[in-house]
Amino acid sequence: MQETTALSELKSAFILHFGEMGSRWGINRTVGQIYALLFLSEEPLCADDIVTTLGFSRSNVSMGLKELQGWNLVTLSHRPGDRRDFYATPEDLWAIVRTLATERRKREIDPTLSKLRTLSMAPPSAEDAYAHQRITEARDLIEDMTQFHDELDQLETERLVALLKAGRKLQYFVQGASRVLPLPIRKKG
Amino acid sequence: MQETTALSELKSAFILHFGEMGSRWGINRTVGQIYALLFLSEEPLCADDIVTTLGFSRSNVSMGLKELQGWNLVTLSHRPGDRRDFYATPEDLWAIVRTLATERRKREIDPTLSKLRTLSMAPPSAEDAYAHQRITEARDLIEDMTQFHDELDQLETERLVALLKAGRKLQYFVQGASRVLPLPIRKKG
DNA sequence: GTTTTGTTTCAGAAATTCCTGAAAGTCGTG
DNA sequence: CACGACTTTCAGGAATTTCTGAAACAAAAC
Repeated sequence: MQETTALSELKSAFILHFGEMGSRWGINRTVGQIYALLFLSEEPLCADDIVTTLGFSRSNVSMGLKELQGWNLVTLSHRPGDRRDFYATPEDLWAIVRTLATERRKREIDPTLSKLRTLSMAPPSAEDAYAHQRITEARDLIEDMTQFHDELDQLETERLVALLKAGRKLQYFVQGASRVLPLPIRKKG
Repeated sequence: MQETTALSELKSAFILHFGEMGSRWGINRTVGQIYALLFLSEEPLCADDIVTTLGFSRSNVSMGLKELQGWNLVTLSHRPGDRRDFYATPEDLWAIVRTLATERRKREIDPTLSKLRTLSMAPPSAEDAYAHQRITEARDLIEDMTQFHDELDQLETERLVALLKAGRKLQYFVQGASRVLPLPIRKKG
């Protein structure tokens, strides 16, 4: 086992924060804290390391790790002659961001897109004219956004970061590419 | 009041779906359904319209509307000689997306960024070397992402959509602009 | 086949969140 | 300031989610 000593100030502050934020992120406190602990660990940890360090029940940790695996947010490893599973987070933070984006989309967007597609298929009655139009607009917008995500997700991290850093400057390239007329830059609200 | 008749199939399917998705979106079922109803309504609705249509208690609707106002997701309007508040969603779907992005960031990202800044300020002890480095990396990444969001948020909707539609093509412009060496395009996983 | 070491399931206790009806609050008008 | 029309607050019951310990399960070593 790794962590038998008490956590440092720094680590426990970070872990407690992630636990509290967990609820806003759709995961629970336990899972948030487990992820935070793994994130800060240089070495992979096994379930009992987490039990010892965070003081949750063994089964709670087991469930939490299972949920993190469901999110593809942890990697498993093993040691020779040791049957235990050791858990870690990806070294590359961008890999974590990509996974989060993909998994959140899977849970939060895709089911709605599918429902909107179904609903916009059926021809609307007269009383539903406006509602049908709204639903169709929403479907179109979400389709554009998910396609954009698909396309960005195919980029190398280097290129993705380069795009990110370019930020607002990107608009100039788009103008040339898609013949959008120049527009005044909106003042920050 | 507007809606005294039963909801159409289309509307109730949409509203029920939003209620169910609400939990994944960090809002509760009631709030999700209220928003869905407003979203599909051509005319603004008052609180009692919502009570009548959805069958929630008056106070629950009041709380729900208050929460939606806290998210800046609804607009208020009034009629001459009528003190009631009438609620509607923005006509422009992109305005809704922008608001959602801003508000989610405010709740989900900004508090963490602030915490990470504090934690990365303090000089780390030897045992915290790795943890401190991880925290600093996370802070840098989130700073880059929030700045990107700030910059995109300043763009006109036309330009934002043009960027979106350009998708992966954007990488070519970035290459030229930032002297990133050409890299092979990653195959879709 | 039994022991040893580790993981998972599951029923119910504990904690949290949601929802309601009743009471209190607000505000323009007579 | 009292009325009428509308909105908000709040205590507590209902529903849901989280967490635990005990038991079941799995698989390698003996």
